[in-house]
Amino acid sequence: VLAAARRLLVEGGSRALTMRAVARQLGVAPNALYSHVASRTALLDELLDELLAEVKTPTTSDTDDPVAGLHALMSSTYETLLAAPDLVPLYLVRHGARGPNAIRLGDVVDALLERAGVAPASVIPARRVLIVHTIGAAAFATAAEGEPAAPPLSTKQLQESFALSLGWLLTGISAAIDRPRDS
Amino acid sequence: VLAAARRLLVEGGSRALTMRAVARQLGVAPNALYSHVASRTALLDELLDELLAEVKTPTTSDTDDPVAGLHALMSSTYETLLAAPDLVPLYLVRHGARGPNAIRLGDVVDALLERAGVAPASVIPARRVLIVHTIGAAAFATAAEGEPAAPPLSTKQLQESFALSLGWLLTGISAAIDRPRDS
DNA sequence: ACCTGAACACCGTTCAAGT
DNA sequence: ACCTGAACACCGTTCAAGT
Repeated sequence: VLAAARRLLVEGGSRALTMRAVARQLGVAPNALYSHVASRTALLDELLDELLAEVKTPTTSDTDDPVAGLHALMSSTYETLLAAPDLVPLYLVRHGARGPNAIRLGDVVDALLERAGVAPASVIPARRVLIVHTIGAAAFATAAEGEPAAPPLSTKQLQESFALSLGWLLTGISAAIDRPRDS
Repeated sequence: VLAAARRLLVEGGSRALTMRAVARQLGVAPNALYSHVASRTALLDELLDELLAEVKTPTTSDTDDPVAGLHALMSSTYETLLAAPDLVPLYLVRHGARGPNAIRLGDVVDALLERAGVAPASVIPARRVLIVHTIGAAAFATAAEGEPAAPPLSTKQLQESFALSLGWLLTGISAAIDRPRDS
């Protein structure tokens, strides 16, 4: 089905993920795919949401600190994205995923934000900025396609950098709770 | 020259920006373009850096508050990106710009961060997160290409949302100065 | 339900040759 | 320096037809 698409990704990268190549690998005519998937972008959307199934959502018994839960959740998302670097540019172009897994994770984030005391009107912007930051950071951590030059930072440095900036963000969101401002 | 490329962008969107279409609009054979530009991605990079020339850099006489300067600079960048929505996906795919204008703006950001008291080791991650956040927010504010459905937020709401999350980020970065942590 | 043959309307890029 | 003709090796998608 669409396992062939994943195979192509790990090999040739996202540029090699073409309808005709998928059909070729299945030993089938290119147009035969349209019996199983509506279009190329529909196939991509399925791939994107599928990956999100591997994000570890924090245990609900971990009632201690919702901010720590957010940190853990976004870090797991970041690592999941980095595990499939060829998919990351597609998240950017498709503006994230909108499948069932994406919705589920969004609900978890919202619940954590509410438990952290974020004002209801700020929950949506806060969720948005966390997602933007995570996908964006993953994109910049991923090597540019045209230039497979050595990445300037090691993956460990990248993780530390992500944890640092994520901490800044969470600090800023939390600070807005302590001394809320009108706007 | 590459003004034709911009014309195609404002009309057909980034999907219409193809070598052959540019050549068509210039009344010229497709391969004639390769006398003026090395490749398609080189053309894109030139377009991206060109746009950054319109970002308003804060006046240096504005010595008051470097954090406010950062806010102004990133907001101007955000608005510049929104003014060319078809270019935004390209910034994502190309991981930002790397031309002379991009370098100049990066230097300004670094100077402001240093003046704000950010530790030298944190300047690069801080610059990175500001850029990631700005481009990422612009990307999510831009309507997805496949779905020209009504944007869920008005442009004014989007600007407010951006200002809010940018403020969180700057708060977090500033807070790290007041009580620095080892990591 | 799932596949094929054939076609449509495209791509980016290169090479040799012209002026 | 800048252009053309011709070609190479591709794309996504549709339509009609087969089983």
